[in-house]
Amino acid sequence: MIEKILTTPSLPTVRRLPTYLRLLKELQDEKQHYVSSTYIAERFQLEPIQVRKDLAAMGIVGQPRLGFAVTELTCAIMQFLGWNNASEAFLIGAGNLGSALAGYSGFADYGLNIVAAFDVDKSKIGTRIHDIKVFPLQKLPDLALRLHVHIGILTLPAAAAQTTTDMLVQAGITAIWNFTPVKLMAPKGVIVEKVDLAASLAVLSRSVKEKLPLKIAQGA
Amino acid sequence: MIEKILTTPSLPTVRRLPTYLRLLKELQDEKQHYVSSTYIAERFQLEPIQVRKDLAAMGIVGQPRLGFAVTELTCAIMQFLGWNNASEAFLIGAGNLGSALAGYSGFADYGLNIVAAFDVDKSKIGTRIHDIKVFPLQKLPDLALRLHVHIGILTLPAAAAQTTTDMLVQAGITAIWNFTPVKLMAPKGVIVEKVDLAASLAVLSRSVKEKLPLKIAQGA
DNA sequence: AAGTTATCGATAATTATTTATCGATAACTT
DNA sequence: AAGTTATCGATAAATAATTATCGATAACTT
Ligand SMILES: NC(=O)c1ccc[n+]([C@@H]2O[C@H](COP(=O)([O-])OP(=O)(O)OC[C@H]3O[C@@H](n4cnc5c(N)ncnc54)[C@H](O)[C@@H]3O)[C@@H](O)[C@H]2O)c1
Ligand SMILES: NC(=O)c1ccc[n+]([C@@H]2O[C@H](COP(=O)([O-])OP(=O)(O)OC[C@H]3O[C@@H](n4cnc5c(N)ncnc54)[C@H](O)[C@@H]3O)[C@@H](O)[C@H]2O)c1
Repeated sequence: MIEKILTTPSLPTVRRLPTYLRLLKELQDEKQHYVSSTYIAERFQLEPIQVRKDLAAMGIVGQPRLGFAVTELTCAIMQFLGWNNASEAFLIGAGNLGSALAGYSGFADYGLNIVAAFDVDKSKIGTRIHDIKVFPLQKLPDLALRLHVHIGILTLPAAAAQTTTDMLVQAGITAIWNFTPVKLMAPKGVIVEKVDLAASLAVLSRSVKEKLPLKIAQGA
Repeated sequence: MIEKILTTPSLPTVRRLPTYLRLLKELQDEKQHYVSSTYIAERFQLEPIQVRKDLAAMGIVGQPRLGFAVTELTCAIMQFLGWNNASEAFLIGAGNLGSALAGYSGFADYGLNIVAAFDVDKSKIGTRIHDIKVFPLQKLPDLALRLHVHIGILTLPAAAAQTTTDMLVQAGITAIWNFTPVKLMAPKGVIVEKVDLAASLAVLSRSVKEKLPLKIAQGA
């Protein structure tokens, strides 16, 4: 009997995974079959031991002197993140940012597929942004049910963020990717992940002001 | 003689500051003069002690039973981040995401002012995106020098990210807000802050996957 | 005026995350 | 075939960040 007591990876670990994935794709294109933690670390200015810990958290094992099998590693991370089979998502707010996201082809790599957009602006309803149809917001609950969509991407004005969130939750949305600067309140069981531009800019501003080089922020 | 031995705030602390700032603005509008760490914590689902530590790192003191003076606190954070006097920035890559950022009015609150955009696409050069003029990329060094701009916002294709970064550094850009998924290499002294959508999505995806106990890691 | 209490700040404890150490392994070299 | 070495994984140590404790303060209540 095999017991898989994988330690649940820490949040910082999860955040680093897509970076690894990107490199792995590159290596695959170059027909590299193995990659060492040393090499990965060098590419991203991390410590080899940290990379190894991250990968170990995924349950994969490396080979001494060779490193990790590229395809195996890729699969493991993809599977871990659930990026191998795409999730469908709704975009709520078809404005500037919403349009940019709608047109972003990169999400295909991230297992995300925006299937419909919603707005309250009559001039936008019925149009398409980058081939994604814009529906009136009221249609969302019905469509969520029929299409079995459980992910919402929030790109609407801050003022409307919380009330719309409440509505989304009511409509069965259980995961929200929040691009607004609002701290959303949602019931337990509903996942909210915020893309906090202000926080990121704060780090930049602070570094600029202090003229001290960025401390080990994750990624650069 | 007063010695200010302020502990340099940790990165997580800096990241939380804009959130506080947002609430403070709200309180100011409501003519609230004081706010307690308890209240702030409640609003953002943090611990009061953490809020107090964050604020203490800024060198401000609270009043027992009352809390912190709203305006004083606001000023302290604004000053700390350098958001009281706007920094001018260049936008490099006037595509989907670049346009969204160019049209974002919220940056005014963050002390950021996009003064020009740059692109290599001839059909974009000479046009304006949300009132910001688009210049040919080659013009950047000259304009950076003349306008004393030191911040660059990278919203161009991943493939061009590193070479363009090298050019920016050459042109005197010392701070880069990187929206591409590339880990940029830059000389010491150049600050790079990455907005990592993939990392954010990874966290969301992971949470979603973990919540669905359909198949629990049955083999690889 | 005296007692109560919400909140603060300093210090300590705990938890999370990163980094170091080191023996084991197996590919590579000679 | 034997020795060398890059790399792994397990365990331990160090560092970073969060959370708890508690006496001090001063606004509020009675
Ligand atoms: N544009 C950026 O670069 C940027 C950067 C950081 C954060 N944000 C945040 O993203 C959000 C959107 O920004 P934007 O620049 O795209 O704004 P925008 O005004 O261009 O777009 C907002 C869209 O939401 C729609 N909308 C309004 N109320 C709605 C509702 N109740 N339901 C559905 N749709 C509704 C509007 O009609 C509009 O189309 C804002 O919260 C903003 O703070 C934007
Ligand atoms: N659109 C999104 O929602 C989104 C999300 C996450 C990350 N990103 C990243 O942001 C970047 C831009 O994405 P986008 O969707 O806006 O792409 P886009 O293709 O719409 O825009 C890119 C722009 O950069 C210009 N460009 C190309 N090479 C250039 C160069 N060397 N110098 C200056 N400009 C150049 C192009 O002409 C184009 O106008 C990409 O790296 C992408 O991965 C975008």
